Amino acid sequence: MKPVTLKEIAEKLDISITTVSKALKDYKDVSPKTKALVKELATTLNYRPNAFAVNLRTKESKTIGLIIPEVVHHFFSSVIKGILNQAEKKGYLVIILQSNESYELEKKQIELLLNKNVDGVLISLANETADFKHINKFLSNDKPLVMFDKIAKLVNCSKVIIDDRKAAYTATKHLIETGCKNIAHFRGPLLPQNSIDRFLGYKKALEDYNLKYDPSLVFICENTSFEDGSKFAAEIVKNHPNVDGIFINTDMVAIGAITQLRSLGIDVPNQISVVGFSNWFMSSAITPSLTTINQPGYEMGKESFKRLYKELNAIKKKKPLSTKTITLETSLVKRNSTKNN
Amino acid sequence: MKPVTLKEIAEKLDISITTVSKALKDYKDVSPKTKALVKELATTLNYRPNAFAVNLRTKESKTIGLIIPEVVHHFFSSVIKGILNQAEKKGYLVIILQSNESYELEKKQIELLLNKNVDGVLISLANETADFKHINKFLSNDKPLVMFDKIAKLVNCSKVIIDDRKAAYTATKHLIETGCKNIAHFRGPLLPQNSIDRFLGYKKALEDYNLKYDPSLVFICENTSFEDGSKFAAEIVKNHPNVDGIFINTDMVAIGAITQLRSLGIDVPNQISVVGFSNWFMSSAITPSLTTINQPGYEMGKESFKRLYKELNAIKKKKPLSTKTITLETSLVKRNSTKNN
DNA sequence: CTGAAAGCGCTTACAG
DNA sequence: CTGAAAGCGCTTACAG
Repeated sequence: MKPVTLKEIAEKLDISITTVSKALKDYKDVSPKTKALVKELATTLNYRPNAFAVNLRTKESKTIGLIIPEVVHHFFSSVIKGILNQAEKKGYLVIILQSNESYELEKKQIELLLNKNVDGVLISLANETADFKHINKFLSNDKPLVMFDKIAKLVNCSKVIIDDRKAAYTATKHLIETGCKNIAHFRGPLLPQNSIDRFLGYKKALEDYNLKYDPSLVFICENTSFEDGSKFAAEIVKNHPNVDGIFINTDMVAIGAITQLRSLGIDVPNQISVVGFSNWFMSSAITPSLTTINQPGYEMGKESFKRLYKELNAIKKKKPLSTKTITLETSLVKRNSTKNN
Repeated sequence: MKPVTLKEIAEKLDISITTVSKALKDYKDVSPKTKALVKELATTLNYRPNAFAVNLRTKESKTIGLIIPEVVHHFFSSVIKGILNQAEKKGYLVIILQSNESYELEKKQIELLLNKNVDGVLISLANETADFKHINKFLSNDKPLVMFDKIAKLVNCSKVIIDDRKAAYTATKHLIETGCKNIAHFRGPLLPQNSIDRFLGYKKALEDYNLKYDPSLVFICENTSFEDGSKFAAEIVKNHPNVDGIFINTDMVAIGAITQLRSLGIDVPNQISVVGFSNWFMSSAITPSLTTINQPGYEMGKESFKRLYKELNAIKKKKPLSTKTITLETSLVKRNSTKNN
């Protein structure tokens, strides 16, 4: 079946292409009679405007790009869901790309999206990314880009984040207030801003409550995986018997740690208390259920798209819009992996 | 910064647009000297072909649509990952849409993709979908569509699936062979082919091994959620004390069931054995670890894209290609929620 | 109220 | 080896 064009409708009705186009778009300078005729035939023939031609004329495609470090990840899939729901409402389509935490891939993907001529981009940076030329290159095309979760402070664009430092402070403080004296930290990789901030929040809490900060109690989880948690929990038990609390970068790692601790016969929370980060749904399902920081993924996706949408419209109207950083609220969810205070 | 066009390059070099276009595409009827000149300037000016114009001329966009019932789902995110990796290799971009298990949304999204003029579509049907006119409409545009996981047997298109009936049979047989006599089944919703097939495999195994099929031991999980599992496990304990095995449609539900059983003081596997389905990574992390059917999500995504890609190329070359159903292998992963035999 | 014309930025068959 | 021209299917400023 060959697609129907304006030309075809025009010929059948013996009027001009111009009039057909206008009739379909409800221009007021077309007679109601013509409009009705055109619309009827368009429906009958199942007319569908050729998106490629429309894009070329209007210079926009109502399509945005989304670059995510890792799709198979509960937090990020919640973000995706939030973005998709919002995009749907506003009539935008989303091209999804996974950077696999690789800087090279991320760079290539930004290039792909630039070539594709998307209207804007939503991105959460790869752990490896330490250079932002590719991002600035995208921005220099006068197209909006919004970063979320894993952002670069140095890039001048809008951002949607949580206050990782504050959240980590709250988590660590909770451990301190429930009686922990020797608190370890399983942190994320070195580069991402959010693992840096969580580490700093942890450190600050120790200082504020006069607990000694001991670098040997900080473990770097390269993959933020179940196995990382399991491995370091075993190491804690073996080499740091005085540790009585652990603040862990991510729930997945925390669950690995708790599983290991229990299999080593450690009482959680009485011998060692654990606080996670993200409030993954599994954290309420395990035993003991995990005390954690609620990180609003769905909402982050929603807000990121909303912000991008605003900038998209501002650019269309040639009204400049300064960049904005939106900080979403987090909260401590107390469960059974920490003691009651 | 206004985008650079062929025209601009042509003017600067004082040659024709045609020659510039050909030079950039390495046509052999352009002199090496001209080619070098054009390419150099293109690089300097950071020339990027306007994708909208190219699409309009070539009538393809190297973009496919992907409709998924639910993004926040481990199995589906693995499928997405498989699709993205493969698409990346072949230079295709993926527009992702979430149907939310809603037939109406799915229908609307097919329409959106048709309007967008994507080259092809990958889809896993919503649970609600019982009518396939929208799918056939898409197919009638001579564009390929491949279904995966949740398919419709009646639609004439390629499909990538597992043998759900056989896998369920294997799972149930394992329960029987490890001594279970009264086996319940927590099944998925009524419509999707795969929950029907898993149910049929369960039933067939009971028959083949001369165990009575008791409809009151089949529970329908509308949301295939942790809560469903928890709820029905409690019901089993309360109302069906003779049940000694459960075959469960999905790992998530199975984990909900195991958590509930343990909190009710039931010994898993000795009082009640449990087999799940999907081999979600959490199933090896819980206690007891879950015996389950390994369902290859990543591979399913990969194969689905590969098949679509083949059909895309066949259509381009006007070589017809008959539809094909690809069945991926599953396997039983024995862990500690069932007894050793 | 209707339509001829220009143009978005490219590709390619054809002429020279 | 180079280029004029047509055309992909739309939109819209402009003339009548």
